[in-house]
Amino acid sequence: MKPKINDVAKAAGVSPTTVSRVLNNRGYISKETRENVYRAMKEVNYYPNELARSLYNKRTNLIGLVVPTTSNPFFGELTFHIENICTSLGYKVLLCNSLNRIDKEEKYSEMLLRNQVDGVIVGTHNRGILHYHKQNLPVVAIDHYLSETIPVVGSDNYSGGKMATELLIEKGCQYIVHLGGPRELETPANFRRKAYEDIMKKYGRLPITYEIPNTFDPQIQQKVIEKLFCEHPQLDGVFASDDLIAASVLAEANKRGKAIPNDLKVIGYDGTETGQTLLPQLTTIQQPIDLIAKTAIDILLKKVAEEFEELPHETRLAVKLLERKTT
Amino acid sequence: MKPKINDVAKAAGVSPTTVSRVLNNRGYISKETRENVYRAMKEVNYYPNELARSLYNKRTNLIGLVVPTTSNPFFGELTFHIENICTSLGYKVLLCNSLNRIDKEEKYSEMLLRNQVDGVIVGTHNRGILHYHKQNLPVVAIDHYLSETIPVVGSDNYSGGKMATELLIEKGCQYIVHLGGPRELETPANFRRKAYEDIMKKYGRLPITYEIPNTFDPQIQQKVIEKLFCEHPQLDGVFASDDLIAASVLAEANKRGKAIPNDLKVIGYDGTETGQTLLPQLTTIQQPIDLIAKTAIDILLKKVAEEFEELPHETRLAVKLLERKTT
DNA sequence: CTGAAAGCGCTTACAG
DNA sequence: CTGAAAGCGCTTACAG
Repeated sequence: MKPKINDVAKAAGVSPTTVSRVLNNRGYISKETRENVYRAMKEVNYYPNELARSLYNKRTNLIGLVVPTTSNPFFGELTFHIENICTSLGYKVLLCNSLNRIDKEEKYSEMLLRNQVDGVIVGTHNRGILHYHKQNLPVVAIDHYLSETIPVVGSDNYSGGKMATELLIEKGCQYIVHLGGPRELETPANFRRKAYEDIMKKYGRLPITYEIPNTFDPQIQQKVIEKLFCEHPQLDGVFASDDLIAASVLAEANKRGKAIPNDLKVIGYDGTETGQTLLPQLTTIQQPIDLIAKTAIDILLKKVAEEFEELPHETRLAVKLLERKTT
Repeated sequence: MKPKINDVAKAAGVSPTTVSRVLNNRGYISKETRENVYRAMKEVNYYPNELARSLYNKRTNLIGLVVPTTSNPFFGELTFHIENICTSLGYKVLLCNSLNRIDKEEKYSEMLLRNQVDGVIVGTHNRGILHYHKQNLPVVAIDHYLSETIPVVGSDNYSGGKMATELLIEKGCQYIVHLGGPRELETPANFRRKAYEDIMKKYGRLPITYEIPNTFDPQIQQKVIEKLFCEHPQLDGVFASDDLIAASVLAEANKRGKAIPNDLKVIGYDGTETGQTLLPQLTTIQQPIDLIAKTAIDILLKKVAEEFEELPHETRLAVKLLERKTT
């Protein structure tokens, strides 16, 4: 059997109460007793049972993290940063990959509730959100509007969309199309499209947006891209809403013998480490992934601590244009 | 306050025992009572506290997952598959990104123990392994030899290394170098190098291996690659031990005006979805990431269930050559 | 078919 | 400075 606090107490010749106090640095303990208890813990190889502690304390130090999938480099990196920062602050991360599927999102939110997480960071649309509200669990969203009371953290999507579109125009593109996420989802990422449309209009151009379903299915993305090239052979500029889509556009252009950047200029969004290593030629808008993670956690932990200083409902973090060879 | 089992009991006019039995489908319960209890759970918005259940049952259905970082596409995809399969089997995943750092690995293993995980899947060298042994916690390793008793799952590294090297030779490369992980780490991935060296010798060539530290630091990788090109200007074939490194080799070749594949042929390892989307030109050896995840979980859960049927100490899953344009 | 009681492994208020 | 007792929210063996 695993040693319990009682075993430590016996080995140290004290009561469980005393062991607990040593463990939690609470109340006065003579130095001698303290050292004796530590020795006993080593001796019996004791690891405190966090389940029991959490049950009593009503605090697990567990954070639920819901992303579409860590397979996507943006979310893989975001997950890394979130977990890393959480750990440095004494929190643990329960990971959920929802693939943006409603059924999975609902099951995850119930699971997180049952497991008594102290808070949740949500990077999906999460329609299971009702569960959270009912239990008023602290929640912070990344790039999604979930409700009036849930803070949103993300990159400055409007600026990013503006920079991308302006760059293509400056570079002389005459026929620029945007490949974006589904319009009906309420996410600040739609500001990338809004900026694109605003800038296009400002320059007297006709904005054309193709929607890519948020299923992370390369097949489906491929279909949309082929359609785009078929329907707009005059195409000479593409602003893609993420780097993977931009890469697929490059591949399609290559297949059709369009030279990059002469015949066609392409700019992406995200600027992940992985993207920069695997496709360093791609011009893109870089999101500050580490800062997004840090900001989301900061806000979440303030809610957990019930510090009701006015929390910003939306935080838009500065993006950076990485100008490379595809524009 | 959150509703507890007692609140449900009151709302249903039964005892907590009965509610618990409904919850766990245990013993005989009249249909009427059962429905009444369900109604009461809905009514008071009840979510069972898994902490309390786990404390009693001595089973958390929690799996610890330790990877270097989900930022790396191989581990990002592996993490996705592991979490996904775990969820489908009723398990939850506590995520740990160790960055291959000893200090972090040790803290994580203690944390996982304290949190009473049912088992651990380790994709790092994990020198905190002692902790696990002491508590004899079920562990499965991915591509790492941790101890005699810990099953290892991975791709067939030797075959992969052999296929890669043979391809470069077939394609006429005269001067082939291998970029591999650090030799001192005991990982089956070293069979990639072993295969490279064996095949080179078989063809009367001199094997040359450069070691890349496993720190996931692009700067350091860059340095090694520059050194490689400086010291071996005759270089016309590279077998890189992962796709990110292969991409950096391509970038360096490009910088030096070496044409791909004419002047230099490059093959990578991993063949992730992300890699195929961002760098579809790259020839590589594809690991069956989903199968690795599935196999590791299968074995782990058998250990958790204490089914001591002979478990294979090492499982080598078939790889696939994806021949593209860089060779 | 259902309930009262004990216990999972901790922590803390209270008493000494 | 230290201990005995009650309680965190469940589950199950036992009794009825």
